[in-house]
Order: sequence, then C-alpha cells, then structure tokens
Amino acid sequence: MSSQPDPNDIRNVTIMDVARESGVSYSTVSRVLNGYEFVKDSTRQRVLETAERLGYVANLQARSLAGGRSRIIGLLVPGLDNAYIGEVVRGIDEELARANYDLMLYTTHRHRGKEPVYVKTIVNGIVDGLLLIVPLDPVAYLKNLRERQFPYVVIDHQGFDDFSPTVVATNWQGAYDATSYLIQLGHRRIGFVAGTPELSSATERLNAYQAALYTHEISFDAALVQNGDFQQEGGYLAAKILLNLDVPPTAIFASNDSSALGVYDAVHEFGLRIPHDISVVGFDDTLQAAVMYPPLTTVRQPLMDMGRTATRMLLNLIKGQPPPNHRIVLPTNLVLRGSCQAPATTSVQSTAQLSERRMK
Amino acid sequence: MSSQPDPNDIRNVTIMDVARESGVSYSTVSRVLNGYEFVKDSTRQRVLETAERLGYVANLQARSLAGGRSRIIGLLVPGLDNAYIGEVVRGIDEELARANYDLMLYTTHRHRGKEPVYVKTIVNGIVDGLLLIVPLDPVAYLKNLRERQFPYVVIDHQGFDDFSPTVVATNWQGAYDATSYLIQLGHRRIGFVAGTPELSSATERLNAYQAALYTHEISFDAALVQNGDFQQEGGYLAAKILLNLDVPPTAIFASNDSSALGVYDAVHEFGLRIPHDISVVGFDDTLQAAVMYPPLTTVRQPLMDMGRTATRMLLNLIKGQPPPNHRIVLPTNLVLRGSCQAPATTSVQSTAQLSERRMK
DNA sequence: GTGAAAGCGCTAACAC
DNA sequence: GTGTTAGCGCTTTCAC
Repeated sequence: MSSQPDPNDIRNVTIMDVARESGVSYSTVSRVLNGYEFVKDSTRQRVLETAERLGYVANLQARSLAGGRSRIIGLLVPGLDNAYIGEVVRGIDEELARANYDLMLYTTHRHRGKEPVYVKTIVNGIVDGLLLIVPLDPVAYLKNLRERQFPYVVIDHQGFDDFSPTVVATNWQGAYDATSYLIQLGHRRIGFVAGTPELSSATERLNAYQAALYTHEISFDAALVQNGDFQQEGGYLAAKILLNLDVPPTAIFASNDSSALGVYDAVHEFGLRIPHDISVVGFDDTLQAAVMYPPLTTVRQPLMDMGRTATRMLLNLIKGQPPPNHRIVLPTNLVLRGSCQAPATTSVQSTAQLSERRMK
Repeated sequence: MSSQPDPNDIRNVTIMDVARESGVSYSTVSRVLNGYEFVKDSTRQRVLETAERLGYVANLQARSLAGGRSRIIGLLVPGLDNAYIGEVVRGIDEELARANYDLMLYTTHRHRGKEPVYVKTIVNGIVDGLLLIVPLDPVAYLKNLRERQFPYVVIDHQGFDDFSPTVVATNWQGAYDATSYLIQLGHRRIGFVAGTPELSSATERLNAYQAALYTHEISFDAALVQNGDFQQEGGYLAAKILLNLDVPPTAIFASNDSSALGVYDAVHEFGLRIPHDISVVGFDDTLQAAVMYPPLTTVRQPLMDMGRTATRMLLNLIKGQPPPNHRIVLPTNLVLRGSCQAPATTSVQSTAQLSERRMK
C-alpha cells in the first residue's frame, strides 16, 4: 500500500510501482527495461535501481500479450522415455539458461495426430520460438509456421522440405564408420537392425551400411536387414530373426542404442556371448551404452551439442538473424568399447584370453 | 478480413471472431468456453460449433492476464542428468496431458541460490501451480508460496516444514527391506553408500539400514558407512574405501542406482565379480538398473506414480480442493535381480580370490 | 528524452 | 440468459 518496498514479498510489483517510485511515467520504465537507447542515463540508472530495490519481476504474459518477447521457447518431443531425448533436452536447457530463456515442454506421446494441434496451440501461445525433436509428420504445419514467419528449428530430422532450419548429425558417415569397423575386424555377415523408416536418420544409416558393404566388396544379403523401431523391443525381435537364420551373422549393427539393448536380450536368450560369439554395435552413445555389459561399442552422436546448436540457431532466428546455413551437420564418432571383436572363425585367440579383455 | 474462415490458417482467431460469427457478444463466448452453466443450450451449441469451425485456440497469456487459468503448471527440477528425475517427469507429463494441462520446465542446474529466484519468477508468471522435485533449500520460499496461497506440491523431500503438500516413497521401509534381504542371504558385513545428507530420503535410508542391523543383532560398524552423493562418482569413491577395509564387506547397499553404478565400477576395478565375490543392492529402480550387468537388485520407487500422484494433488489444489492428507506416502518394493547371492564365506571360495581383493 | 493513450485477448463483475 | 464494461501489465505508436 505505502511506498515501503519489501524485497522478500513475492507479490506483484508492476511497472507502475517502479514508475511511481522513480518518478517517471511507466512507458519510460518500459523503455529502460527493454533496453531502448534514447533514455537519459540518469533516468535509466534511477529506474534500474528502483526496479531492483522493489524486486520487480516482469510479468511475461502481459509482456507477451502486448506484443513483446516472452523469453519462453517451446519444445516439442515425441516422449520422455528415451535417454536420447533426454540428452538433447539437456543441451537445450543449458543453452537456454545461459540466454535467460525459459522452457515450455510439450510431449506428443508419439501420437502423430497430436502434433499439428500442439503446434497450433504453441504458436498461438506464449512462446517466442519452437524447437522440434524428431517430429513425426511435420510437413503440413511447418509450412504454416514458415508462412507465419514463426521461428523454429528442427532437430534430427531432415529431408521433408528445403527451407526448415535443421540440426542433424552425420548419420551416414557414422553408420559407414561402424560398418567398416566391423568389416575390418573380419566380419563378413553383418546383421542390421533398421530404425523407423520415416525418419531420415534411419534410412541414412541403412544406406551407409549398404555402402560400406559395397565398398568392401561384400555382397548384400537382404535377409540380414531386419526392421526395428528404434526401441528395445523392436531390436529384440529383429535380432531373434537374425540369429535364427541358417547362416546367422557374426555381428549385428543396431540402428540405435535402445535397439542394441534388445539385441543383447536376444543374444543372451540364445545362450551366446558378446563379443565372443557375436559382436554388436549401436548408435547414439546414450548414457546406457557405457553401462551395458559388455559396454557397447557405438556411434556417438553429439546429442547435447545438437540441442545447444539448435537452441542458438533458434535464439538468433528470434532476434531476426537467420543462420548462414539452414542445415547444420554435426560430426559423429565411433566409440570403441567391449562389444566387438574379430569373428570367432578368423580368431586364434583362446576363450580365456578373450574374456579377459572384458574387464578392461 | 472477411468472414471466410480458413481452418488451416494458424493466424489468431480470437474470441471476438467467434462472437461475430455466431452472433453473440464475446462475453457469452467466454462463458461457453469456460463451461459457465447458465447459457442457453442452443447458444452454447452455436458458439462451440463456430469456434471449432474457425479453428479457435485460446490465447493463454490473455486468459491468464485477465485472471483466469492458464492451464500451465511449472516444474522445478535440480537437473535433467538423471534417470530418476526423468521417470518422475514422465509421470507428471502423463497426468498433465490427461488433464489437458501444459508443462513449463525449470532447471536449477543444482544451483542452490537460483531456486528462490526461479520460484519468484514462476509465481509471478503464467503458471497455475508449481511442482518441485527434491528442492534443495525450500524453507524460505515455500513459506512465501503458502502465504500467497499459491498451489504447489513437493516430490520426494520432506521434513522441512509441517504444511507443504508432499509425495514421498517409503524410504525407510525400502532400505530396511533391502538390508534385511542381504542379512537373510547370510551377509554380516554390509557396506552402505550414503546419499546427500540434506535430503530426507538419504537420512531415512541410512537410519533404516542401521535399524535392520540392530533388529538382526548385527553390531554397527561406522567404517562400513561411507558418504556418497547420489551420483556415480560418489558411489565409486565410497566403494573403493569400503573395498580397501581390512575386513571388507561382502555386500554393499548403495543409496540409489546411480551410486550402485559407481560401486560396480569400483568392484570391477578390484577385479571382483558381482554377485560372486560381492553383492550389491541399489535404490530407485531406474531404467538402467535392469540393463546393468549383472542386473541390479534394487528397491523400486514408484517414480512415475509419484509424479502422477503429485500432479493430481496439485490439480486438485488448483481447483480449490485440498488433499485429505498433506503427505502422501507411496510404497517401495524390493526387486530381486542378479546382483546378490549368499556371501562366499558360506559357500566354497578359493583363497586366491580373497587375497586378490586387497589390491589397489 | 519522455508522457499519454491505445490496445493485445481475455475474465468477471455488473447491468438489463 | 446475455450484453456492457472495466481492467490484468505491458509494448508501442504518437505527440510534445
């Protein structure tokens, strides 16, 4: 009521209070708060000081309503049940914190039809921009966003249009490296657990697998490619088929770490040992990869970095600075751990020696 | 401009547009949209239909500014680098989706001083309520929230005041069960890796460990309790100390799964095998627990359920329905997997293995 | 440089 | 039952 400020009070201190206290009109306060240049320095100081003293905190909804920035960005993810997503989100969160932005999280729960509805709500709402991690069916609504000039960046999906700002990893190269590594170890029959075919990451990895076989003059056997779904269950089922082949593979390349987990399950079910009886490679290098037994050799995606990069891109977009390239590609690299070795037939090592190796 | 509606247009359709189209005043539209009873049914139908047809989506910031509900709740977490948090968040997210609420995510990045600032911003902002997962230092600002009558629920922390709505698991019972289980297997020297002492969950688990020893008439040895930090690294360091004792434990109870991961590391470094040479138990049952090798026997916390329950509580609080109990306690249960067995001394073990244990 | 005033889209009290 | 009106806290012309 009075002009006695209580910095511990959480009650709304508005721009009006600050104006009254510092003896200026509230539009001047607004100017100062928004970093408008042409304000007398002494005035600026006084206002800033008063705001601080009163414990003023901007009301974002009002600011946003009035056409300003909310300093909130939206994030649309398919689900939270995946270490992969978690890593990307960490990167985003970190970068956002640095820029003093807040995060609004939307989960589609893998419900395809929900995506457009969500996007519409988001865009009609408070956020200044939108980040999308592996959207399932973005073509329709992204066009709308673009027409509206609404800032957004897509993470880990590409190929659906030519204009969307995108951050991806070198899926092709990563898968090529992994396959080549297995080949160099001496493997000739390499099983492949594919991912969700609608996602570019999945198809690129498959293509690279085939390319690596081709380069090394290994003939392609369609039976060695089984469909997965980027989840543990799919990897398990695919691996079971592979292991039941008349001539089973000596190595399996799973399209991501979750699938590799399923491959491990199947291998164990068949009473086989990794890497002694069969080698396994994954993709992503999520936290689980190092924890699995044996630790999983996998293609590391710079997930946190992808999140950070996409966030920086988006923040620039919001500031009106379009990125030099619409599409930023980050490098993957192969992380060697204990899940691979030369196939048993070409090896002269004893079982004892081999199992020693696991202890690291 | 004209009254030609384009359902694909993402452009703002306001309550005004709906009012004009359906030939009523816009307050009537507001009434319909807010489920106000006393509107003629035919009017309600017409408005709803028009809104649908125009693709009306409520502007949350305006609604919130005008004093209504934003249907957004805030969530304050210490960090995203933990499977434990992820699980709880999944439960929250699920429940929120059901209730048609959105989520705003705040990460303190374990920065204690940031918590009050965040809370102030949050409360001054758009959210209808606040969920806090293991807050570090909540006493001061929770008092403020309460005085403001701002709805909030605390997850997995208690004991700092007597009025905060809280959801916790039976930490004491869970730890008691786990310790008893090890004792029943025949273990007498059981190491304990403690958690962050400021958190009630950590102290309760330690107390229960001691209580179980007492009940089974096993004398307590302070050297068997080593401090961890609920993280992998802390578990590793603590386990190393335990394994270096003159008479090392035959089993280690880690205060959570992350710590158990560190215990595994240390055990392997000592060239020992789990469970053959030493048994390990964790707490939480995060996704990693089942993936570790050997799969970790651990106390399952109903993490998703805790998230769901807390969310329901909060939603009721927002509706003005205080919960019957301020404090809801969910049961834990022991999940038996492959990381425990009877101690080697009661079985047949070579001297070689025992002496090996002392190295490093 | 700074103040006045018009909304942003909505809710809620108050009329009729 | 439904329309009218006054804000919520802020940004942003437009004056002076």
